[in-house]
Amino acid sequence: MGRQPCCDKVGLKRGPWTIEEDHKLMNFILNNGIHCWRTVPKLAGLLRCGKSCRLRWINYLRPDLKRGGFTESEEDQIIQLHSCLGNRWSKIASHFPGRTDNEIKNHWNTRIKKKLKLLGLDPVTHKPIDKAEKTDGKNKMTSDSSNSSNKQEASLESKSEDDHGMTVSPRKDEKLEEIQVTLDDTNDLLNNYQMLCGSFDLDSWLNQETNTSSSYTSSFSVEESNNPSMGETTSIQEESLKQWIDSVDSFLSWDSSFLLGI
DNA sequence: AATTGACGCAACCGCGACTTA
DNA sequence: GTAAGTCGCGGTTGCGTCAAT
Repeated sequence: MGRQPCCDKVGLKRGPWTIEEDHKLMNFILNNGIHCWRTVPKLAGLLRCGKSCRLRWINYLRPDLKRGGFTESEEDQIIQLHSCLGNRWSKIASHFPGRTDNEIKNHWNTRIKKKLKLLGLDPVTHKPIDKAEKTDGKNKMTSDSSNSSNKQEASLESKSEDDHGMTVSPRKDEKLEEIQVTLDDTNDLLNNYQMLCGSFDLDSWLNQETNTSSSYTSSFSVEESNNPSMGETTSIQEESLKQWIDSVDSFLSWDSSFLLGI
């Protein structure tokens, strides 16, 4: 016999995560670390499968996540890496601490691909589209679509500038009610962080993390490779966690300022 | 003001590699 | 050695938002 199944799909919740679910997952992982994703939802009191929890943690809740749009230099680096590695998004993401493979993949598919086409480059081969057509007939479709979507590209460019501007979308207005309902939860979480900052055994938690979650350690791998001394690595990890707590604090204060209409 | 189509992002799905009983 | 579970990855989908008409 093998192991038990990862999750019993019957009765499990799917779709977008609620703030309450995020809080439960964050609290659980902060307090217990990650030993086995299969047990995480059960122990955290979530009606999700372990796979869904893992994805949510990696793509949204992870401590060292960097938020905001990609810079020009990051885009250039992604293009360079993609030309070497192809669609190995996790490998590409490992070069960008704080970025997830999903984020890079989405950015590639929605922005960079079109940018390259606009520049007359084939996003798959990274060669000029004319040459790529000669070598690969399938690329004809890509050049056609780039011509027909020039108008959209122009609007895309102007829109992408807005994305970097941290504008608050109208959708957040519609979420006011939900946020108000969960404000108590948010305050609870903030209290938990304050408690954790005082009593949390950072070293043991980080050790747990580095021992049990390969996806998490991979986010630190670049830093580790640059800093052979383990002592330095620990301080960097510590700093990353502190930055995350700061970012969560600022996120929570954003909620508050939003509610106050600031 | 209403409609419609494109876009962007979060989440899901399915598969392969690896692990474990 | 093998069957079955876990994990991670890449592809795809669904849905909310926005801009054009």
